[in-house]
Amino acid sequence: MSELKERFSSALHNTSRSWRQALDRRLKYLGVSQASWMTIAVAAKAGSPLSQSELADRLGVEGATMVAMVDRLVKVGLVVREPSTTDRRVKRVVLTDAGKSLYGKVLAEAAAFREELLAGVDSNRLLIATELLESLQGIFESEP
Amino acid sequence: MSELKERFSSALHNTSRSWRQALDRRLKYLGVSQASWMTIAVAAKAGSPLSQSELADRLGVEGATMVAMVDRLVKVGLVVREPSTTDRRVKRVVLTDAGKSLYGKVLAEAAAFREELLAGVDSNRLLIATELLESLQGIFESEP
DNA sequence: ATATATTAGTTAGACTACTAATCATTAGGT
DNA sequence: ACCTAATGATTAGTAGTCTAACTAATATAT
Repeated sequence: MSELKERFSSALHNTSRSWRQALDRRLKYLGVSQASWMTIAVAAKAGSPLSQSELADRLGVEGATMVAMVDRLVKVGLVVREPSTTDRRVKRVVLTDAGKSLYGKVLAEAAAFREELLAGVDSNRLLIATELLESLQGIFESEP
Repeated sequence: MSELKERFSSALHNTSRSWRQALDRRLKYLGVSQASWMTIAVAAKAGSPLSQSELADRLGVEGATMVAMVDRLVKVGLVVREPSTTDRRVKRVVLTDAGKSLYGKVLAEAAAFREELLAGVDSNRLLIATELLESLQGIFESEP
């Protein structure tokens, strides 16, 4: 029983790591890493431009991390910082055309990779595993 | 069906990340990060002292990463570099007494955390999830 | 109204990871 | 034996993450 828990833990971490690395390699031709395109994706999905704090929250990283990330994205021309008109502390992160175009490509690649990888998996088992993982997520979120 | 795959992917990555972060917080009192104690653990588990390359392989990181890691571990007195007698290129990484003592504590904490976290999970479902993850791992390993 | 607390963004320093290039040594092919 | 391949360790440069300390601006409590 304990050793099943250990197997699960080990498989969870290894699979997650390998998945990220494999997708990263697949997206390499776009010239952006997972962290970069995840940020772009969150910014793109939001209805109106998000502040850096909102971006950081949704990505689960610290504010300081987001500062550096936005710095890099601005430097390569994927987003711009736009001062908020209602709160002078706030800078809203807006995608450029290049950023929007990149987002489209990333979405398609990530989805294709996911479909491919999970193609052979039984739906019932996938549902059970998903629910199990989501319940663990719930535990982490309730006790931060 | 596609959205289940997306749910699974998202739950997988979030759970893995939260788990690592939570364990990291729990091990903070030991003064070492996850990457450090993982290295110590792998070195400790091996029968005889491993070279830096072997350590890097088993941890899934590059050789250069291991150089920096061993540098830090040496600096804090958890391991020492010991030249191999049979191959002058090789340096074997040997745990100090402090390193061995740390390993014991880490093992206990990680196991306790795992048990606690998975205590409420149904064994059958856990087995299904584990096998699913292990099969995905197999795919990654077969296509590097 | 003013003092205090909170929030948004930033900077600085540390840790962990990567790739690419280099040096020394060993292993293999001829 | 000797030239070439491969291997182990290293350095340099970059990316992404954290915490801690800071500034500027806004919100709140008295």
